[in-house]
Amino acid sequence: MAEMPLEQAWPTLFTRTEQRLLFRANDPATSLRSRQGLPCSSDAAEPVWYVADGFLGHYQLDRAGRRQCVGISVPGDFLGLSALMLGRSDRETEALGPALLRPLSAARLRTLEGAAPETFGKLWQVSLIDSAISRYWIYRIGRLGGRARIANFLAEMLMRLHARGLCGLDGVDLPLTQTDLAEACGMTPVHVNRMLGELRQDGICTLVHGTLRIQRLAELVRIGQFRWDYLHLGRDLDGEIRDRLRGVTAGGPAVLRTGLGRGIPP
Amino acid sequence: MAEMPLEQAWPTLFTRTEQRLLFRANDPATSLRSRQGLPCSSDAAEPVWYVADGFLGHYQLDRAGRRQCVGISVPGDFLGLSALMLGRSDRETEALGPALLRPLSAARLRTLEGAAPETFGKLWQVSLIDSAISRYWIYRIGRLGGRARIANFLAEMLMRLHARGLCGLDGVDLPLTQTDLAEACGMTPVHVNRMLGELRQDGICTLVHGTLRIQRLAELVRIGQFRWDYLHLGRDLDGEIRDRLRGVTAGGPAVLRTGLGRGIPP
DNA sequence: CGCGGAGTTGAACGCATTCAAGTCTTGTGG
DNA sequence: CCACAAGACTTGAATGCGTTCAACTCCGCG
Repeated sequence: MAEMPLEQAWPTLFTRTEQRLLFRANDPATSLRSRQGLPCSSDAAEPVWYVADGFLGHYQLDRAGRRQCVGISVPGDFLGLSALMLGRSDRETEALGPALLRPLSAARLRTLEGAAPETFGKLWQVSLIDSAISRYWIYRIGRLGGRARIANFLAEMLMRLHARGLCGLDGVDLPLTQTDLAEACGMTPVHVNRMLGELRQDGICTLVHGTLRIQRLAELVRIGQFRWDYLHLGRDLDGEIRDRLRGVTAGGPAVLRTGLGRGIPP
Repeated sequence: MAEMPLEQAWPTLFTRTEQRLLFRANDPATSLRSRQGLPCSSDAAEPVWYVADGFLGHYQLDRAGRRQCVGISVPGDFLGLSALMLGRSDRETEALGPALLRPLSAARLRTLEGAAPETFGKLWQVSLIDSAISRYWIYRIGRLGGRARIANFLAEMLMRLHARGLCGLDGVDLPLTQTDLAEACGMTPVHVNRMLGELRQDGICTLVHGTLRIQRLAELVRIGQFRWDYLHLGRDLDGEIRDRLRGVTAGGPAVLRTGLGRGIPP
């Protein structure tokens, strides 16, 4: 199982010194099997987890047992920062496939607050990017129709993984089932299937056997009305993507409208 | 225009000393007219804003000019923390009615990082609660049908404002138009109108002239499948609400299901 | 061999959107 | 004071997108 080093995940954010501050060499990594939840820590303080490999989904359940995925962690992400600072973990988490997590002791992190405040602040930055992603999910689910929603979601996954050096812009290993997509996009698995079929027939992208292959990235971004600025990728990656998509940047809207109009994006 | 003091908004979080750390006495408050956006600061660093009074909406636009509200700030909230830490403001903001904002100088806050790290950490906590609210919005929009979505949203507003001491649990001044509700819930204004009509006819609540009046709070919470734990209200408020709703706490689901089933909540 | 999960497709239903035409209130200017 | 415009709210009818139900294939695995 390949492991994502901190300096690859956050090339411009954390220093090597900080890596040593955050991780304790002898803390054992935790392996999760597919569909396994986070291990409950026996002691009071749950650790923060660094996703060394694999994907994890964060869920919120309704009374009928349907669940909504409210976030997906990819290699290089941190999770549990909310539990660290607020003292209560507020979401169900489950591995979407085999995953490898490295614990960051909560007690140790707390000492950083006074001892290395700038490192502490960087973790805040990380959680703020998560927050920006959450708000973008609201936009995706609230405003976009089925096809655009899937396209937008796939574009986000592609770029987040690209930013971690896990793929180029032509495709990526994306070990999510269509049901996972459905739970993340607020749709039924059946409809996800149909939308993926349309994207495939339009020659835009294919998602088979956990492999996403992009044929026409510009089209994917266009019909998904995708903007990647919320991901805070940094100048280099922003430039690379913009070069790849010259002229496709979804320009600002002309005039505000009131309707929902999910059926527009031809 | 009434003003929300910091110690009323966050009774257990910030101390009086910290209030003096955060605010500078001679920083002038900024008044916003209804539908006015945030003032662009002339100098490089945008301040963080404390909402002393009024409501503000945060928006994300699509290419067609429709917009999705991705968050609402109420009196006592902070906004712009993301811009402070990430160096870029990532969302459009607009006052939903007359509003009063107090600036917190970015430069001044930055000095707190090293000088008063625990205060800095409390601002992180504040932003993490915002983040939890964002994730809950994903759930609301992704899983709930029209009536439940409106009920759930109104319940959130009621409890957030109740937590700030702005109302009891029987109603509240909620100066939002039906179009505001629509943009926040990912629905059309027309459908919001119909759902509000249903809630009114069922004797659950009414929203007229910017005044929300709750007749049957338990029903509102039940059909909205609302859980308030994500708001991190604290023990006292949690207890008060639980007393008010004895037995209605939406118990955990029995078994997971795959469909979307937005039409269930009888 | 049979089972279960993932993916696929068809058909019917229904919730939410869209379009349209109203009412009511508010603010503005003649 | 009234006329008028603009915005918020309301209601009806038609359309359609997405759900639901169902059946089936494919594949990995015990």
